[in-house]
Amino acid sequence: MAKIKLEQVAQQAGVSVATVDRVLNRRSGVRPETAARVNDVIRQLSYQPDSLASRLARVHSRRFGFILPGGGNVFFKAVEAELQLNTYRCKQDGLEIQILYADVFDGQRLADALDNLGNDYDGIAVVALDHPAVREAIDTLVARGVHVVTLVSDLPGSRRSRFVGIDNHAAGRTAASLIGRFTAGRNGRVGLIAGSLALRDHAEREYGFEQVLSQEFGNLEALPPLEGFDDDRQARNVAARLLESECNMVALYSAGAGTAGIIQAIEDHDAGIVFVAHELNADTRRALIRGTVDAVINQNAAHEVRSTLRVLQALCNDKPIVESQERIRIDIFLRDNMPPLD
Amino acid sequence: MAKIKLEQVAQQAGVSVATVDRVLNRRSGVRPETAARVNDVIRQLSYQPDSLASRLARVHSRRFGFILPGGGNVFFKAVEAELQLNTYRCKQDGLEIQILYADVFDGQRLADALDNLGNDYDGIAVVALDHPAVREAIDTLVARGVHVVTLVSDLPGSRRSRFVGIDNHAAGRTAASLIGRFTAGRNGRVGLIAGSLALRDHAEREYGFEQVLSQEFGNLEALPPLEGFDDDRQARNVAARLLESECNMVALYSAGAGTAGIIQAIEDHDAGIVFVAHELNADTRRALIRGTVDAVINQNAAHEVRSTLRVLQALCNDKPIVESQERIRIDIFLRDNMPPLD
DNA sequence: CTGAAAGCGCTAACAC
DNA sequence: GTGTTAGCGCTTTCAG
Repeated sequence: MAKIKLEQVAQQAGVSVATVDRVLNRRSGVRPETAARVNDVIRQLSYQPDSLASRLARVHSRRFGFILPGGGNVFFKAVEAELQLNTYRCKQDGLEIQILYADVFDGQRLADALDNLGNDYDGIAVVALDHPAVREAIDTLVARGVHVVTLVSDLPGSRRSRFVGIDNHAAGRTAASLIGRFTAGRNGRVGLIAGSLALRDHAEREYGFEQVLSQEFGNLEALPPLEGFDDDRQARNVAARLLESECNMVALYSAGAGTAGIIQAIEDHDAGIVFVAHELNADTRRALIRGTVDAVINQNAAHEVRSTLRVLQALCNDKPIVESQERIRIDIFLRDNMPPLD
Repeated sequence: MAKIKLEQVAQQAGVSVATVDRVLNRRSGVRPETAARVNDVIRQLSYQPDSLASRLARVHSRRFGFILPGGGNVFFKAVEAELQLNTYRCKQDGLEIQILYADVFDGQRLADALDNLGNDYDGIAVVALDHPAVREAIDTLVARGVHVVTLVSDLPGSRRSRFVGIDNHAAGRTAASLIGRFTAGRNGRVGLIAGSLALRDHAEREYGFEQVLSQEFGNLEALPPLEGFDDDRQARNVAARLLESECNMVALYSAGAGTAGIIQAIEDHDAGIVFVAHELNADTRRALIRGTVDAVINQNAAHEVRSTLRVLQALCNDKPIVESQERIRIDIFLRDNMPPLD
């Protein structure tokens, strides 16, 4: 019943603790047969290493790198802020966090950033882009033994261990459901403005959105998707043009960033449409209260950061991942259940 | 820049590490002046104890007790399940979790349970009941140095350190908003079935619900609240009677448990009403998919358990609490953003 | 390739 | 009241 320690494993296997440690941490310099024997004993005793003791004894701290899109995207600013918050906390526990920026819209440059990371990272979190060069770069890292997870936008074909983010297809469906119910049977058209349909997350949202709209709300017709490149100004222009040209538009879905610009356009045009957008931030909060935005679909940036950290740690320590804790929920916020500001 | 350790604090203060440890952990046997001097140095060096090393060195494990309502309430079964999951994980890290049951509808018995806990708990989480005896019992525990948090249902007047749960007033408002929007301007009456209005959380939901309905949806009229005592059978009867007697009811809000019974009643009567309920579970999931339930308002039981554990740990270790992580969100689930089963 | 032993930062007996 | 010291379970030189 008592806790099993390294020493007992060593004894059972007829080796020293140092050797068991080598096997456990996949360090080189152990004869395969010895390693096998040790592994057997570990399994037999169902030995559970004490990660706290391990951390305490370790001299070098672990290093995780986060590769985020540069630029002024509000959402990623929140990710960054949470990361910053954790930097200090983690350093005390022997974990160094490093933030790196890369152009998410350019696959080759993102791949270059990944390639030039150097050898001293234990884990990497990257906002991926669906591009062969990026996939290649990720796979190379994994082959070198680095733990890689994708963050917010996934790259399913790659060898990344995991994706930390929401089910964007479901998010798009949710937006359509909300719009369908909020427009209450009225007939009309529905616009969609994404950042870029080359981004996997945005494309998936668009897909789910159209699916539900066409299947469940015959009274609503989806307009062709538009792109605002996650930029307030560009999105505003796109929205303004849309609002001018489409006279029978009853609802709009902002599936990407640049929402502040779209809000502006809607208020300028005094358009009484149902508007659903992504991500709760200062702009969407205000708009939710004013009524310009009817519902916000949110992914909790802070949760995503903490989850990524936990997942990377679990991967490094060979510990199981608690699925229910790491599942990022698709939050729906109305004016009434909006969480208070920190 | 290097990490400051106990030893350096001791040196600076001209005492031994043992004394610093005593001061740090508020153990007796230190002259007030000495303690003051040590505290000064701690502040000056802004010393941060290493909680991992502390855990490793500690012989006795900590003990947290969870006092939950007995009986078959599905929601608390989920709380219990998550607690069970954590029991093993935590034991490895020197934390013992104990679950105790008490009658939540009887204040005196809950207070007795609290009084008879014994001295060996470092932290207690309790699903509170608004009763003077309970408040007294909680305050006594706190006075004895036990860290107490309330879970799911709060007791604001007491000396508990914290409440882990949702803002139930906002939850009620959210239900009203959803019903208001989903009924799409139709005129009619809206029913509400709570567990018991003597439970603070249910009462708060009712209050928020009526508030929004009367202020924002003039087309809807709230019927007097009914009670189903968180029991499927009783709730079913109450709902059935309501559905028979009220011919112009366009929506119903289940503000407590017993929702499975209400779902039955609605399906039996083939009532085409908008129905919003609390807590995502096997029953409400199915009903959400079938369309009997239009939206589920949820508090994440697993999150509440993990949060309670973290909060209690932080309290014991004198560490700060990460507000954003511990805030329990009011989830809205539609068929489309419902998370997959574990 | 493997082992012995000195810590990591803190706690808790046991002295004084 | 206060100090000394032997661990907690693991990692990491440094020998062999």
